[in-house]
Amino acid sequence: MRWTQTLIPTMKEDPSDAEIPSHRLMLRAGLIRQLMAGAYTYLPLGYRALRKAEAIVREEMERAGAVEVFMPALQPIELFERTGRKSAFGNVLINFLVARGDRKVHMALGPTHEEVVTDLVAHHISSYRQLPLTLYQIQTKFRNEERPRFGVLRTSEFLMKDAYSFHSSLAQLEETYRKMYEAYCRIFARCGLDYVAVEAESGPIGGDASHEFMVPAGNGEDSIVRCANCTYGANLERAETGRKTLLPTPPKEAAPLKTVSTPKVTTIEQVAKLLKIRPDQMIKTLIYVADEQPIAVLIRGDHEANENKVRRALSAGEIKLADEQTILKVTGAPVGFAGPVGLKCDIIADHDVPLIENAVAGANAADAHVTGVTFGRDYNLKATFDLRNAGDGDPCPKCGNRLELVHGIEVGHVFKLGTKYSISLNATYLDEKEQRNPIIMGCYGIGVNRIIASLAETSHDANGLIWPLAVAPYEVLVVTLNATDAETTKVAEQYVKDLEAAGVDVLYDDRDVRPGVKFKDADLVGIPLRIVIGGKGLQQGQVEIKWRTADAPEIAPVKDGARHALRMLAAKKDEQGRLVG
RNA sequence: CGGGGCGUAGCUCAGCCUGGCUAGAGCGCCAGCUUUGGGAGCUGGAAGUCGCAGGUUCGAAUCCUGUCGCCCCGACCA
Repeated sequence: MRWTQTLIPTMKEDPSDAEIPSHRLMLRAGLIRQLMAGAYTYLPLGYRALRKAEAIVREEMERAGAVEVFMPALQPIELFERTGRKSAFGNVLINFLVARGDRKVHMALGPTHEEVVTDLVAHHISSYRQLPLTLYQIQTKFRNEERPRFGVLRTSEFLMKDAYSFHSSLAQLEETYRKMYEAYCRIFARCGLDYVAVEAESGPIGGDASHEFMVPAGNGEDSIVRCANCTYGANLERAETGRKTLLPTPPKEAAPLKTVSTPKVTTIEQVAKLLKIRPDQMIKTLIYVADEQPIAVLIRGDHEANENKVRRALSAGEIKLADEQTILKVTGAPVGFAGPVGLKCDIIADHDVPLIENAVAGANAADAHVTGVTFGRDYNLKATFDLRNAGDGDPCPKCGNRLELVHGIEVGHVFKLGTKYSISLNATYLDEKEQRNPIIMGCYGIGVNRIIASLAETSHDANGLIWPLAVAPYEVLVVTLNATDAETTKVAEQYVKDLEAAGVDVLYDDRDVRPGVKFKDADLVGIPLRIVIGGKGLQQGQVEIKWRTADAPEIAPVKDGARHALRMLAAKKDEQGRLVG
């Protein structure tokens, strides 16, 4: 493709609206343009990259035994009503009434396709003999994001690969889940992404029923925890710490328990400021209601309670923060003055709580706190639990090494769904014993745009994008130094022809502009291999071939340059193929 | 949905506080000449409903009110 025949509107200056690297570079390199908040046009370069990623996803899905379908983006609202997701999605679900004759048809733009695919399968699968089955599609999804942001990372319209598997047993689901997990690893590795597979909240099935594939990036919206030493990784909701119960014996010379007046001072920060102490010297006492029973949850003042962990520790079905009346009943005080000493309900505490010496807590009386709170003397616990969010420096639950907290971009998610949708949409099969059972499902999503955005976000330098060969819009950029010189043009065109004949994607910068402009654009756009033709080099019978990431070019004779480039590409592909395995 | 910021040429921005001449600059674009290995120089040129609506005023890009759009922080994110 000739540069002069396509549309690559590069920008010399940073657009003022774009703050994070991926957004800025995708705009500057002419990959995308914004239409409105949360909706972007993919220009030729951006769309080529997107399609390369899509092709890799498709190949690996097929390899894993999934079969492709294409379902409508337009969906009847009834399906979402049947699964209860019309209200679960709320405003996120784009839906509207359409006039049809004298009727109004209520439809939605698909935010995902569990309903549609389950409905399809409900009509066409009836026997265990037809299972397992995995269907997938690559299609535009619509979600009315409350706040689209970060360029292409969070939009209201996006390209997603979604796969759904159907099974007659949990073992069968397990098998497909494993295949999908492996396919995802291959996909992200082939795309050249540095990714982490982390455990995620698993919902009704429990266990290791859900993994997210995250690309570590400072601007990522999700917080994940990973071990610097072993393979352990989890999102913040899920991440465990390797801490153990440590119940200290009360020191002999502990400070006395003392009540101090703290009128209208209710938050950790306010109390810490008033008493001139640090938040980590305080005990945060949260009153929850777990399956109708009030329970006090103790957390160190500077930590955050993790409700999922609290729920699991209590083996409760549902927990929520208590209302004011419950708090008044249990603590005898309004909100903000709860503490472990003399509390009229059960107490559950995080591992770090009893270790706080001379702690400060609410006094269970209005406008008062107590100081000198000492474990074993003023309150007691039989055991402690992991109840707070994991953080930097916590021990790894697998190997005991240090965990680190990093931000990440979620590019994929695999999930064992169970029978939620098959039950509500009546998707059943008949087993060997002629018993009717709901089909067991799994679902597997990949944000294709996010693959591209994550690469832009993490793979660039001061001069521009750096594409991995597999996803680059073009593999080779042929640059002429003087587009008006007949000899230069002749050589360049022969190169383009030879490389294209060998199956290489070539962009030919044939613009009649100064070399400096071409070099700057070449770096900005980030095509992996650059071949420069013209100038002194050509006079000496040479061309320059340079990786985007290399400091200096390789020099090849004009006659051999195309073959030389092909050898370089082949070597690189080999190297990357070995990484995927 | 709460908080903050910004809308002036294709892009980046000045002008606004303190109203007043024909609304400016750099980059980009067009023409010509020169130049040709890291975003060239000179000359000439085209290009703006100053987001939109209303108000105040002799006079509004500038002041006031409303409204729309975009960005950022937070809440939310099956």
